[in-house]
Amino acid sequence: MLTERQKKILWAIVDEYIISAEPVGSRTVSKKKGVGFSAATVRNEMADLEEMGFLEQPHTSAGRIPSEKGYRFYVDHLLHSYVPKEEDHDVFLLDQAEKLEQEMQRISARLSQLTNYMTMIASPKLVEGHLKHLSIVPITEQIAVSVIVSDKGQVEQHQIVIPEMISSSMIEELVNLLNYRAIGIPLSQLRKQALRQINDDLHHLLYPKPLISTMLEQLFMFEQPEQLFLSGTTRMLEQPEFRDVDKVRSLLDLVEANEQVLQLLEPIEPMFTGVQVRIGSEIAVEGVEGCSVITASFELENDPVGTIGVLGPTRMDYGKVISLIEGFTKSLSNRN
Amino acid sequence: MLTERQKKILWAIVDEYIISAEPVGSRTVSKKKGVGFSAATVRNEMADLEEMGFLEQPHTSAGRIPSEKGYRFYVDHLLHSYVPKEEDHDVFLLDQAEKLEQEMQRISARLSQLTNYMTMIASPKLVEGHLKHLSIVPITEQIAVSVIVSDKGQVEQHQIVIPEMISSSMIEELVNLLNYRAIGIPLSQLRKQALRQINDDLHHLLYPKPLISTMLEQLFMFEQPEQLFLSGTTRMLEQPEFRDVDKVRSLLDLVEANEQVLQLLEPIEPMFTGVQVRIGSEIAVEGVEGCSVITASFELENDPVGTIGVLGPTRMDYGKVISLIEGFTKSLSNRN
DNA sequence: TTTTAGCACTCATGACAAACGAGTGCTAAT
DNA sequence: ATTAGCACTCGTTTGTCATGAGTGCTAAAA
Repeated sequence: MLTERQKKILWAIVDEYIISAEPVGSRTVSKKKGVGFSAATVRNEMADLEEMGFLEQPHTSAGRIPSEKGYRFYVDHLLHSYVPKEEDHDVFLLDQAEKLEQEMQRISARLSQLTNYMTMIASPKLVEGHLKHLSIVPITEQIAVSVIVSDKGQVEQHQIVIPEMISSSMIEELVNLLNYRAIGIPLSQLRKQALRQINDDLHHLLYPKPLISTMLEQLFMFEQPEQLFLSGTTRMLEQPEFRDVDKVRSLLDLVEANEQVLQLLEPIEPMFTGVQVRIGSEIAVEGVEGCSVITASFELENDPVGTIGVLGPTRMDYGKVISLIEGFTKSLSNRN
Repeated sequence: MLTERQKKILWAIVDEYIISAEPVGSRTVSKKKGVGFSAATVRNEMADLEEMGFLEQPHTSAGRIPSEKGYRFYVDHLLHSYVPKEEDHDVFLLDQAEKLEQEMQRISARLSQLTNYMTMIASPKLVEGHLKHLSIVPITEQIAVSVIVSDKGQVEQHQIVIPEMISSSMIEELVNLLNYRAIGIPLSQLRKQALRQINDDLHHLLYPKPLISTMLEQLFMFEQPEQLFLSGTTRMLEQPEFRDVDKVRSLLDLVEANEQVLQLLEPIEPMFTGVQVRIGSEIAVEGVEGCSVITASFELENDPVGTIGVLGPTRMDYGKVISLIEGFTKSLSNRN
């Protein structure tokens, strides 16, 4: 394990590098507040730390930069000394009146603005609610719009094709039946259950069953899995590690592919809702070399429903981001 | 006006520059297929063309590049010789079953993939439709969800607060009344007209008018103006003019601000639905210096409802993009 | 034995000069 | 009116050199 002095030096290097983004030399460390040793001593220790894999040297006559292992150690063992400043508590204040969607949009923007990194929020899957109301509105002869409202107030809409043999009065009857029979069924099971129930009820109706079935199939296809809010993509460009257009490109490619962003937010340990930090190659997604993600899940009415994530260069301000994410998730979870 | 030879030379220069992205010299033009003159002749003409403002010279010992005026002339007078190849007609094929949204998403992706530029599609403003159907679904005591369907099949949803004195049966009655009275009214005028009509009808009902009014206000606040589909932002980075991170940044800033993108799609002549080309400073939006936009509107059931746009460097392949956009808008407009 | 001062050495970076070459404008010949 | 020829311009590339931040090692100091 590391000696107390090595810890202090490692901390100093990471801390300095996070600020300056340039290799730190022994001289700089020696002069840093809290470090009392001379440059020469620091040099010796740095050589050792490099041998142990905590530091790297871009070239012989340059200072040292933290390796991934170094960052990991910093986050795990040296960060607690960073007292999360609770002072600006009003930053986390929410406007309860706003829709959840807008809320998340705002938080995402705020967070990226405060950190200067990229922010992602994945919202609840609708499929978790229960059926509250259903309408079908015919638009043309063949096309209608279905609207499904869940008990959480979320609205799902589909465009559906009306089979030729089905008249609008039939549809009306079907809707009435569903609104009578299927209320309260979890959306995720709607497809199966509604089909069964309708099948039973239709015995005394004369409509062609297979046509009704295909309509129901269309009605209850919930494919839209998760909503995503992104902010601050361009802020990343201010980070010196993205001075290179090619790196920018791979990052933006990521942003355009929603699945990959969702993958970033997928927690390592599914049931653990606290703050999780993934550094560099610990991220199992391509195109984010040299980056770190910090994520945390929030809950609504005691169900874990979404995840907040911040993506930045490995040289990111872990302390600040962690305390901010903590604040926002708590604030969201406590929302009435 | 330009002589036939000057036109040919101007055409050659623009055409070549579009491919190579590098200043074109007299030698290159002279060797180009279709040009029979010697380099020296070309040089003379190029000097003239520069004097007239169609060409520019980065520095004395470099070739020429087209000025904005040059591009404008190219687009207006030299492009028709580019026979739009109708061959790959199946590119424009649509999957009629898909939702309009998905359709546009796909077209946008396709278009940017074919051109390697950025593609934008603005979907119809809902406010342009007419009321087809309205429901209000109570979620809790105080909160309800309103769903408005337009005659174009678009769905608008709001969360609204129920005033204390209003019971659910009152709401039901109100909805019935509206569905009876207000069908067919343009959404944009709904707020005024519905309020007036309801006022009349309410004479024989006993509900507290101001409360009803505030509810209606909430119902008919259409703030979400236009939906946007973007693709190929990252493809722009492959263009040599975006090798510079700062240019990328200003472009991405634009992308994050939706209003500005919408402004890009706003046609110059509102009623003209054909293909429109804006070159360089003709674009009245900041942050797109050195870019051109090509736009065209498509209609649905003879109402102009949306716009397709392609944003690229001024040095973009106008011919290709124009014929592609033409194809896609036609294809969309013919969608049953 | 541990820490520190001193010093020679490394190597990326920036400045400057020379060589290069793509392209031009002009003139004279066709 | 067109074109071949040639001197000239100027951005780019290449090479060399000086600079300085930072290191590793050794020997002195604590």
